[in-house]
Amino acid sequence: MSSTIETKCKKKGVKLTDQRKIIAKVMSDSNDHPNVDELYNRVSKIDPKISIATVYRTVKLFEESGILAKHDFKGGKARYEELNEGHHDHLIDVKSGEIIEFVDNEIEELQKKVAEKYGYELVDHKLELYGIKKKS
Amino acid sequence: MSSTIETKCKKKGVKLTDQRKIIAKVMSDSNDHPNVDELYNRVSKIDPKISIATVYRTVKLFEESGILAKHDFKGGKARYEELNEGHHDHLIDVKSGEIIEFVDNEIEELQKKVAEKYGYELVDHKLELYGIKKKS
DNA sequence: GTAGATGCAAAGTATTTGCGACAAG
DNA sequence: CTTGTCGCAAATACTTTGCATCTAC
Repeated sequence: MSSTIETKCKKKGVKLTDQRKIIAKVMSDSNDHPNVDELYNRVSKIDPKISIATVYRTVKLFEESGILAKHDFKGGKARYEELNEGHHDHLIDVKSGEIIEFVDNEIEELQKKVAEKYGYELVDHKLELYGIKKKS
Repeated sequence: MSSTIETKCKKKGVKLTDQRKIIAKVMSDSNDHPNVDELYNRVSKIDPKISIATVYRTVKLFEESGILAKHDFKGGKARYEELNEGHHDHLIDVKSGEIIEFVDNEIEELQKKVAEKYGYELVDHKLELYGIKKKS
């Protein structure tokens, strides 16, 4: 069974090399938002010969092909996640670094309205909430 | 007349050197969101002896003191702006790079609600809208 | 067969830091 | 005075790239 990412690659005419298949699989299997280092480590366990340059090249390619999303959360390194149908935003635990995905249609609608108010068509947006876990 | 930034520095116990005064003044006079390079260029016109290291150190210090806000918009370099009372978010023209500041209290409220829904207290957030100017 | 991909190491960017000289409080 | 700052150049962190070799289609 080939992964969703592989299917997308074929659709986009992206050549499917062994390295890309491995990177695709690791991303599919990841439920978190790995940065390039973490991704490289996971990939290396499957094929230690893959170079970090290839990982960088591949995530960039996948991002341009709409297969992965890149996030520049606070703290320097870019993080990646698989891009599926449902769009979502992120709530980040400032203590633990844990990342929660959420969707709020009301906010999405308001964003469009704000853009329109200024004469713009919204093509993209970034919403990140940073929070501290409440004692329950 | 000393700038608002200088007043804040005294309040926070930040030592006021000539270099910091100049950087504070340039930031106060800037209505855009300069990155460190741009800021360094502007500062150099007033005092060419100020080093870029000092600019980096100063914006970092000012950020930690709540005097400046740092933004990691798309495109690599961090941008800074003076932090005044009114909080606002940004609408970025993807073609021209122009940045529009806006406030939407409804969105702000909803963000708090979302965080609470997941058991978090919202301590910070980042909202960036990317848009294309409509033909009017 | 050929255009494009890979690995390696070297090169870029953006930012930080060690250190001796210097200045603010 | 003493603590913290400055300028400089070297160092770091993350990411990109040139080139010879290799591989998917």
